[in-house]
Formats: sequence, C-alpha cells, structure tokens
Amino acid sequence: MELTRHRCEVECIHPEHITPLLGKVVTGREADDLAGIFELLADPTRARLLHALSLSDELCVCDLALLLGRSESALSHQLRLLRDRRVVSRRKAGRVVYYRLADKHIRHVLADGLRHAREVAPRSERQAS
Amino acid sequence: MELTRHRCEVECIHPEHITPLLGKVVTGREADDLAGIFELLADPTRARLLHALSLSDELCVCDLALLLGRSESALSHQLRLLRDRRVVSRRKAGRVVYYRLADKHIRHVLADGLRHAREVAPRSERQAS
DNA sequence: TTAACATCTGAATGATGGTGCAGATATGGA
DNA sequence: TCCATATCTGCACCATCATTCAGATGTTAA
Repeated sequence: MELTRHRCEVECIHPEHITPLLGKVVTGREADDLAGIFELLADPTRARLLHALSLSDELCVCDLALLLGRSESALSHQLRLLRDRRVVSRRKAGRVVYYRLADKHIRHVLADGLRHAREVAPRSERQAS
Repeated sequence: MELTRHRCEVECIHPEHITPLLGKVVTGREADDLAGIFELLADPTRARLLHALSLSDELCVCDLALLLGRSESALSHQLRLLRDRRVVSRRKAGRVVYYRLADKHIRHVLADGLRHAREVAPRSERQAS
C-alpha cells in the first residue's frame, strides 16, 4: 500500500504509527466475516431470539413467537438467515421444528455483549452520567 | 404475558419450556442496548476502524483514512457515531484529532468475534464443508 | 490578515434489511 | 381422501444506513 500518495505529509501522517499495523488490521474477506458475525446480533429480534435459545435447550418456532411477541413469519425469516449462517440448527418432529444454537461461539459473544450492555447500561440517551 | 391467547395448544406450545424463560430473555430497552453494541461492529469499515484502534494506542483521522483506504469524510461520519456511543474518545492536538478506544469492553467483544471469525472462517460461501 | 489544511457537517443517493401479507409446503388425524 | 396446522417462502413496502459531495469550521504558519 502506498503511503505517499496522499496529501498530508508534514503533520498528519505518522508512518511510525501505521506501518506496524499494515499487515495486522483485518481486511477484505476477513473483515466481512467479522462484521457478518456481529450483524447477526445487531437486530433486537435476533438478539432476543438467540438469547432465548442460549437460555434454553431447544425451542420451536411457535414457542419463540409467543415468547418474543413476534409473528411466526418474521421469526421464520430470521431463523432462515441464522440457519444459512450456521448459527442455529433445526430438528424436525412431525409438524414442529425445534431450533437450537449450533455454535457455542455465538453464546460467548452474546454473553459478553450482554454483560457489557448491562454494565454500561444507558448508552447515549443520557449525557455522560 | 398471556400464554393462552394463541392457537397452537396441543403440540406446539410447551409451557414447561417457555414459562421458566419468561423473565429471563432480554426485552425492550435492554434488547435494544444489546443489539446496539453489536450494530457498532456490524459494518466492515467500523469493525476495521475499531480493530486498528485496538491494535494501536491512538490514531488520527488521516492515518485511519490511509490505513483503511476510506475517505476522511466517511471515517469522520463513523467516528462521530462511535463517539456518540462513547466507544471512542478523541484528543485534539492542533489541527489533528487523535482517536482511541474509550471502552475496554469493545476490545473484548471485538477480540472474541475475531477469534470466532478466524475459527469458523468460511461462513456461508461454501456449502457445509 | 491570507493561505493551506485536518476535520467536521448536512443533504442527497443508492443499497440493504426487517416485517407483513398471501400463498405454498409438509405433516398428522379422521 | 380431506381438513387443520406448523412452518416456510416470494414479493412488496418502508425504514435505516454507509458513502459521496460540497461546503463549513477551526487551526497553524507566513
């Protein structure tokens, strides 16, 4: 990567700051994968869905819909997304489909985020408390 | 919360599954806060930006722009969002503004997610390998 | 002061994403 | 077979959001 093609040369650019980072910062595909993981948790419905699954063993769509107060259609859409990303797996028992977390990783990230959310609590509603 | 207002009563509803979860699953404001944390990491540019800051001590906008290959305007918008959410803090030194992570929490979540991203690697591009 | 420059900001745009709706699929019971 | 039901799917709508562009703000040096 070129370091000299830009304008700021005197004050701004700090080669000693950025050169050691050149190969370390995530890029391209890896950055997309990283952001992709968080995308799955960045929606309240999905976050609650995954949280419910992390607290339980397995739950059917109808249970989830009732528990979260969302339509079964909405949850089905979200569950399909989560299934495509291999975050949840499903078990069919007759007409009922049970979902469970397929990935222990998400449980960790979710627990981490939840702990932080409860610690830092009021994000930007109130001024710096 | 009503458990009987819905239709499925024979097979689907499992009161023994959902009643113990009724008070435990995150709801409302807390769910929004939880999802809000992950929203900040759900964009490749922000994820890389925060990753760069987590590897370094502090970086100015110009350094970040060069390092990430994004316009300074785009980064400034993102940095404002991150500053509003109290995830980064800034230090002004003349014309140059240096940003750093304000929150050790994000560093944890980011490291966790990155570890998982590198472990699980190819998300849904390839069929189940 | 004027010029150069690092950063910020508002508006506009193009893309993405969550959900409702209606209909389809699949399973179990009569 | 026919009906009820649990889940899935395609389409459409609306909201959100990341980025660009142009201009504004604030700072340093001459």
